[in-house]
Amino acid sequence: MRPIKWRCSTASVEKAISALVNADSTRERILDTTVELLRRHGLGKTGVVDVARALDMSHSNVYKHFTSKSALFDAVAERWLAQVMAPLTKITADKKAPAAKRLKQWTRTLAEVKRKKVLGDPALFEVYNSITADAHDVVAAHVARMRDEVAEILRDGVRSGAWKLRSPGATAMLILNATARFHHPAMVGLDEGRTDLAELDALMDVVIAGLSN
Amino acid sequence: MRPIKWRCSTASVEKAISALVNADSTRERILDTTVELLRRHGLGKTGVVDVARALDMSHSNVYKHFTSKSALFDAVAERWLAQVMAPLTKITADKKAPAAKRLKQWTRTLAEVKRKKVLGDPALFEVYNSITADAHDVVAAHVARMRDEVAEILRDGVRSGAWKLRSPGATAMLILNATARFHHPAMVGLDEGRTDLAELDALMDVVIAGLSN
DNA sequence: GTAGTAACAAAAGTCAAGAATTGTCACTTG
DNA sequence: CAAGTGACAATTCTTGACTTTTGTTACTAC
Repeated sequence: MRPIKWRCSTASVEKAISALVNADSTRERILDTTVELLRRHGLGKTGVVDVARALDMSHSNVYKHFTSKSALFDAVAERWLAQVMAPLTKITADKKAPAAKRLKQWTRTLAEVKRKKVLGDPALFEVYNSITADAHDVVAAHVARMRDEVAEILRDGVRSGAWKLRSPGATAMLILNATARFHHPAMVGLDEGRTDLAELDALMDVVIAGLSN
Repeated sequence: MRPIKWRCSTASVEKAISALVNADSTRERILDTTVELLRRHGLGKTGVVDVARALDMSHSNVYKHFTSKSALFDAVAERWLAQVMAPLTKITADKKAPAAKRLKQWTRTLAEVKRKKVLGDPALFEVYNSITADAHDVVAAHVARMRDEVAEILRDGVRSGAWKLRSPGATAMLILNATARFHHPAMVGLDEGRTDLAELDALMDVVIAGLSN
């Protein structure tokens, strides 16, 4: 393999890097202020003009970084979802604990995190909900990610001999469906934190018992 | 026990009965017309004045039969729910089939009926949904009824020795929760009839297997 | 005393104007 | 060439006068 010849001066490289870094940082700054305004004034009263004004820039420039208002809000939701996933991914990665225990803990944590977010950050939850309603690809990606994590825990269980499963992916979807009542935004929003998560534990006990057959 | 003495003429009795019958029939007529208008013009564009006009009566008279607009719509939803329950109650009553099979059939039918109603009667579904959102007691009653029917099937299973359950009522709620994804109005509305009910069957297989432990 | 009505206040809905927002484009700047 | 701007059309969002609807009450008729 022949080494690539970089046809550029150090100066032009630095410039390009700084441009990229700047692009990224203003992108982040825009996202930050959007979240801030969203929290303060809610979804309805936050527009790209407001965001631009808060940052002392023309609204056209916001469109340089996000192709549309909904793209901007999608990015906010994506970030929000990343925060939701973080504690779950930790559980998925912790290969020491037995799969059944991790599976139960995973669904419980999902429900808890969603609940905390709904109660503690209602404005951002509203953003996420409006995106869910439009059936965006952000949601599809999120569901796929959740399914993959659950499937990985299931595969660990298969490897350790706890279960025999034909399709861990399909079973993962089955588990997400079975527990939707406790973590799906459309349902968490309805009974504002009234449902008892002990019911979720009981449900998972039955599902896990059923998986062992 | 001493026989009750009826202190009234046949004439006054007939009058009272006819009054009751009439009350009932105009009540029914009002409900019928409401459903009709709801179907034709949707939830937003149907008011008690419209209903009264369609029946050639003053709107005040509608208020003689229903205390408020929402009471009228509650009654519509109640009727709608009764239609949903009918095929389920049949399954609950059919004591010949084994409990596990009936349980699976029951949840499947619930999902199917809800789906059919959503697709075939979107206007009335909208009414039902708006009532669900306001967390009315109509919904609580409906959920209680569903729980009781599932609990009865579960008790049949316990009697026949298929399962041992501490609390059929709690387990019934568990099953309703687990299958909410497939029959809860808030979810059925989202993926307009796209979800595969085979997934519900698979889920119920796992739950039923889990119940046997 | 039940079915029904007419007249009324309060709340909610309608609609067209003017205002603001979304999104595009040609343009400047480092 | 990427970050940024001002001017612009198209589209949505207010706003406030006006209309309709909701719900009550005092009434008639059987």
